[in-house]
Amino acid sequence: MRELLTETTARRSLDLSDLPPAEQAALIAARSQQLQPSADALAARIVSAAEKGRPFVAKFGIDPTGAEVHLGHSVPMQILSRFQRMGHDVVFIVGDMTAKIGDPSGRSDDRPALTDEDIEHNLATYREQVSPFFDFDRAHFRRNGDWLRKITLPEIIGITAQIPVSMSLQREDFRKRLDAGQGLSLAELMYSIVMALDSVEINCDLEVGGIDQFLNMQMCRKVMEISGQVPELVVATSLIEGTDGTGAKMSKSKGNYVPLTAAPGEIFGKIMSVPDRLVEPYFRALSEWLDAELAVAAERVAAGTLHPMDLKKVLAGEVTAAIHGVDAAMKARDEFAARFSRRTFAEVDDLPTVADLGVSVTEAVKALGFAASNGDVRRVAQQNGLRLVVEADGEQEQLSLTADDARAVLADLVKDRLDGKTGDYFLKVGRKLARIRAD
RNA sequence: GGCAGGUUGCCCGAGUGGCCAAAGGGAGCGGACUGUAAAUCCGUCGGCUUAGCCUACGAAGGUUCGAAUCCUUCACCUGCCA
Repeated sequence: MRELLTETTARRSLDLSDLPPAEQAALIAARSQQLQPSADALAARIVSAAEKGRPFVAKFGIDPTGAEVHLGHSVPMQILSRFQRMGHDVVFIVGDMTAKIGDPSGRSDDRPALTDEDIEHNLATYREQVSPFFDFDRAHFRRNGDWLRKITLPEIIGITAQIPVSMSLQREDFRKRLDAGQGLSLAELMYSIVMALDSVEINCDLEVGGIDQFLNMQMCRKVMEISGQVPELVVATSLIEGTDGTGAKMSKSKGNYVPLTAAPGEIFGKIMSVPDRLVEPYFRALSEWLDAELAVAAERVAAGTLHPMDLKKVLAGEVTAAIHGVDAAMKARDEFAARFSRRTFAEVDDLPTVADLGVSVTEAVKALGFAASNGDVRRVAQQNGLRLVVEADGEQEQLSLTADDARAVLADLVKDRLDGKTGDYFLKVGRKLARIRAD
């Protein structure tokens, strides 16, 4: 396991600059949901850039509004990382101007006015979180406000005159909103055009984005053409589904995401809670595993020689290792096993701890963040989810607490119920677990 | 500018004077079963000092014994017409 993780994690920094253009294109194609117009075109463009002695430029737009970054965001970053390692230029377009419109794909309602400091701060946070997946020191950053502010009305008219409204209205979400009478602002309709001006500005060779940006990126191609440039190629990455298995894409608003700032144990655990059917897509989007390796794994699972859960453990380890390193991943794996397989809580290191035994159980649970309100605690207790656990020599005993017990002072409860029993004490609230410091 | 319609709990959505802390669905949470998987079943799902009280149906006022429901004003959204 350790060897496997060490090997696959190392691939993240593998130099790909010797890869022939056709193989570069094939690798990118295998990891994107859409590659437009084709893998051959990508190879050709790489060749032609090299012949002209200029860098091949890959563009990626980032939103400077400071949304928390999660695993879903790392997917395009890994594609970009491959481009970078292939020896190409990666340019990040910081959308300080486009943020004022608000991406209609996301439909965020608040469009906060961002100060320069905000943007700097958000950018720094972003870089820090995503840095396991990408080497920012070797990338360029450009703010689109720098050129968009200078665009004149005649220029805009000149471009928009050549774009049929029907093109913008191809988007299903726009049509739906119009049909549903929800309205659509002209600014939103303009969003993709504004974004396209970025591509023109940097004379972009290829743009990377989520599949939700596909039509926006089509517009980039169109506008580049209007402007007399060769249209960029488009790589659309798949959107990974959230950990909840409802089929919705991973997003903060759904709460089904894995934050990149999460502790190793949390990342490992969240991946383990993902439905089995997502294991392969996750591998494809989040790891450097090769198609051939994935095929072997799939075969073995189908043949029954590899337990789906074991494969998922490898995935969880892979992702954890990418962010926190192999050692942390191995530790997370061991603790996961201790906690959920062997159920020996004492071996788990990174548990939250109840330090103050002088308060009621309810207060302690709230302080841990395991419940939002007293009613919450009461409910869990009534449903047999609130338990006091004592563990000694790998043996453990769980005592269910009633709603009345929850009102009692923790220290008294521990004394009354567990008196005479030695060992480690834990408090279990549903699936969540905390250590109780024994005095 | 004129006319019409809308704004309900995390989300969708019912509700046109008392039986409404508000139907139904989804998400969430807990339990059983498991592999913290899927599927299934059961329960729960505003807050509190919980047989009671408080806060809530865009905002503020008003009518009424009583308002999510009626009236007035305001805000926002939408449609049709100009």
